[in-house]
Amino acid sequence: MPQPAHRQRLLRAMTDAGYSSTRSRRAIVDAITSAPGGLTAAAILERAQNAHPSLGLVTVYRTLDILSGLGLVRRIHMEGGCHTYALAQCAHGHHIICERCHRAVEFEGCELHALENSVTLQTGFRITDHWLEMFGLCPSCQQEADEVPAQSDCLAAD
Amino acid sequence: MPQPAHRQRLLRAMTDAGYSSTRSRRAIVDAITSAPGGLTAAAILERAQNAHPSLGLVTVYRTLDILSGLGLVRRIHMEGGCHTYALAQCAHGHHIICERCHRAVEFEGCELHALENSVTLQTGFRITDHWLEMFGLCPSCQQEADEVPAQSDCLAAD
DNA sequence: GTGATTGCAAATCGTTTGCATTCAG
DNA sequence: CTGAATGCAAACGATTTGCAATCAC
Repeated sequence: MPQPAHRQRLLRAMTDAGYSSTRSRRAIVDAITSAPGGLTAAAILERAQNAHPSLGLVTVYRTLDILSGLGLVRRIHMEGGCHTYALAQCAHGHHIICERCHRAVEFEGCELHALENSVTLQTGFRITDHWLEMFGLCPSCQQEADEVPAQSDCLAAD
Repeated sequence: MPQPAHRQRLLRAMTDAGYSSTRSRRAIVDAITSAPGGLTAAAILERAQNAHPSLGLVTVYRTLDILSGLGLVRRIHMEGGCHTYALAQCAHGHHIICERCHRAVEFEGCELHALENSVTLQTGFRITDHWLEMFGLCPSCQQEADEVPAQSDCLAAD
C-alpha cells in the first residue's frame, strides 16, 4: 500500500530544496513511503529496483543522506552498527521497532521532558539532544505469538 | 584518577564468572575504570598499552564482549555506527554524554516508565526494551564554554 | 549544453574470525 | 602440562569516495 500523500510530500520537499527529481530518487522515495516501517539501505535498494533495475546502492545512500538531512526520513540505529531508515511522520518522533517483523512506528516523545529535568538535576549536564528507541512486539505479532503460529496469520491488525 | 573499588569489582566479577585474570584483561579494566567516561575500543587500547605495550585491539574487543556480557560495561552507540564503552555503575542506567569532552555519566532512567505506558497506549506495542542516550554539556565544559576561552567566537547563539 | 546526478570499482572504518603461539592455573 | 587466552593477518559488512558516463532542466 503506497502512501501517495507522503510520497508527494517528500518529492515536493526535495525539489523545493533544490534537488532535482530523478528516476532514482523517485524509486527510492516510493520504496520508503510504501514500507510499513524501517528498511535497511539494502532493502530499499531491493524494493526500488522493481521500478528501476539499474539503481545502485550508492545512490540509495546518497538519497538517504538528503532525505534525513531534510528531516523527512529518520535513521534508526540497530544492534550491530547498522541502520534502518524510516519515514518521519510526526514532529518530535522517535521509533518503536517490532523485534519480530521489524516494523517501525513513530510515537510522540514529548514526555521525555520530565526525564530531561530529572537528569539535569542528577548530573548537572545542560542537555542539548537525546536519542531514544524502543523495542517490542507490534499488535499483529503479539497476536501471532499468542494464537500459536498455526500457519495462517489471517487477521493482521493495522 | 583510577578507581580501585571499580577495578576490583570488575576483576572479581570476571574471575567469579570463570575468566582468568590475565595481564591483558587487567590492563583493559584499568583503562576503563580510570577513564572519566566512555572510550572507543581504540582509545582503550591506547591507554591500556601504557601498562601492556604488546596488547592488541582484538583482545580489547574480546574483553569488552565479556565485560558487557556480564553487565559491567555498557556499550554506547555513537553517531556514525561506532561505539564507546563505559563503566556500568548503577542498576538501570543510561548515559549522558558530553559533546565537548565525551565524558559519559550514568543516570537513573526509571522515569521512562511513564513514557512506556504512553507509548503502549499510542501504538499498541508490547514494549520489551528501550535504548536511550542523552547528549549535552557536562558541568566543567559549561564553565569553560561560559568563561569564554578569551579569543574567539564570543557570541555563539544556541 | 551544462552542471547535477548516477553507478561502478575501489577505498575506508569498525569489528570479527582463523590459526599458531603464549600464558595462567 | 593443558586448555584458555592472545595477537597477528586476513576476512567482513556497512558505508563512503574517485571518477567517467548519464540525465534533468
